[in-house]
Amino acid sequence: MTEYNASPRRGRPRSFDADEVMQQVQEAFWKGGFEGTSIGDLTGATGLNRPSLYGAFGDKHALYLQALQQYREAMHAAGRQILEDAPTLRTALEDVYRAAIRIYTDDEEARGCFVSSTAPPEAMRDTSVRRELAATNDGLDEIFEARIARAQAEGEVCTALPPDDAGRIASAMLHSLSVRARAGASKRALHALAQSAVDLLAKAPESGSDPGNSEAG
Amino acid sequence: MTEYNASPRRGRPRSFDADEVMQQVQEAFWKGGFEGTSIGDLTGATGLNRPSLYGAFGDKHALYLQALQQYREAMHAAGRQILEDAPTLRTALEDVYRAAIRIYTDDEEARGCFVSSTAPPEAMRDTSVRRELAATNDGLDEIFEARIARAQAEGEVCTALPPDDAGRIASAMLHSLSVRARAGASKRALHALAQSAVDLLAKAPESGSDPGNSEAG
DNA sequence: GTATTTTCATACCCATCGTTACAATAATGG
DNA sequence: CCATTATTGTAACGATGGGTATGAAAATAC
Repeated sequence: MTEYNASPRRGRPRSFDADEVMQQVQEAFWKGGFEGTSIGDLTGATGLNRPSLYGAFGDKHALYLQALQQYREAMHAAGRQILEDAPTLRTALEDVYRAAIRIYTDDEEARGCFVSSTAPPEAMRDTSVRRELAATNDGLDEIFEARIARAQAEGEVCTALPPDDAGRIASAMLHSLSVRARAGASKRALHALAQSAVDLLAKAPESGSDPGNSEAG
Repeated sequence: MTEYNASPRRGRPRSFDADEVMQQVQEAFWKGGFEGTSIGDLTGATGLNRPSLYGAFGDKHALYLQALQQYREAMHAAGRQILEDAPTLRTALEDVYRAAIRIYTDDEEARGCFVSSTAPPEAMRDTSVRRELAATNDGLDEIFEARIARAQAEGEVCTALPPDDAGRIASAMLHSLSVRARAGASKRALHALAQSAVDLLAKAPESGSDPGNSEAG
């Protein structure tokens, strides 16, 4: 993914794996948010000392931005993968929401989504965070839209709602799952909400009126 | 609402209106979040000095909690009012979302919802904030549920989705509108998303199968 | 007017914040 | 083996954080 380990040939080599450290940084920010996580928290979570952190990644702000970016790329890749692999839109949405809920409630902790749980308070004063938040949302919208467009083209679901609108509603459910998970909602409640959304978004087409072409593409 | 102005009869009277100050405190936290807002920011926003703030409301944490509580009560009351006043579920949802978008993008600022934009990062380490966040969500779910149940009873909309599930989806849209507004989404985009949700949630019943009783209740 | 009670304003406390000098360490290039 | 280059650990920097002591100010109670 990112290229921290670009093998500097001269000088003392690093005693840590940069990607692994970034993962630990992300988890620390995930728990406490940007302002609520101190450099001391980060050194504690990573085992690195301050100069090593600064030398490898930059200051606290750069560290947080890279964590946001890394999470966005990983989430988008995983979401796209899950959606494409599923044979139907219904199972695709079910799989994606199941994976999301697992992450949002990992270790029985009420974590929610890293981006939508920690970026919003900073987004108003920090335009780079706001851009990251917007990129995360927009990308997710498009990923859902693509899968829904495919399902509509295949005639699996009704075409009452355009794919872009339906995609935004699909990702809207992730926003809600995240904030509810962070509020401590049970997995059962989250799954129930997700299932309701799936039933709305993966409704079969009106029989007889719109035949579709289930083999094309 | 709250009873800060309980008129102490003895001693020097306060030189400020407590409710008005709490409103300014809320706006300050709204912009910067809990950790991102300093006591200095609060004294600047309110015009009060530190001892006056502490004497009237308690420490920073108590101040934030009261702001959350005040916002929740005001939002729930306004939401209930708007929903009940509208003649149909469709217009009810349209009115509520329109009001929400106006607040979330007030003064051309990307504010989002105060609670869901600032509470999540604190909710994981602060159980009282988490409870407030959960109370805000749960209350909103119930408010939507009640209005949807009424619409179903009146035969306005189809009963495919139970009112509690539909209510949770209706409030889920507010979660998404909030995070998107905070990310800088345009009012046009927010209204489009809201309209899609309304179309899904306020769908007319299948004609002929379930007549309903439009005069009962 | 005097005592009492509460609020207001200034100034300060200590802890913690993010960030960085500085020197020791550990690798490579010749 | 020596010079070079980058990373590591310690320790400190100035700034700012939340919270409060203290005395002046402004009202009521008698």
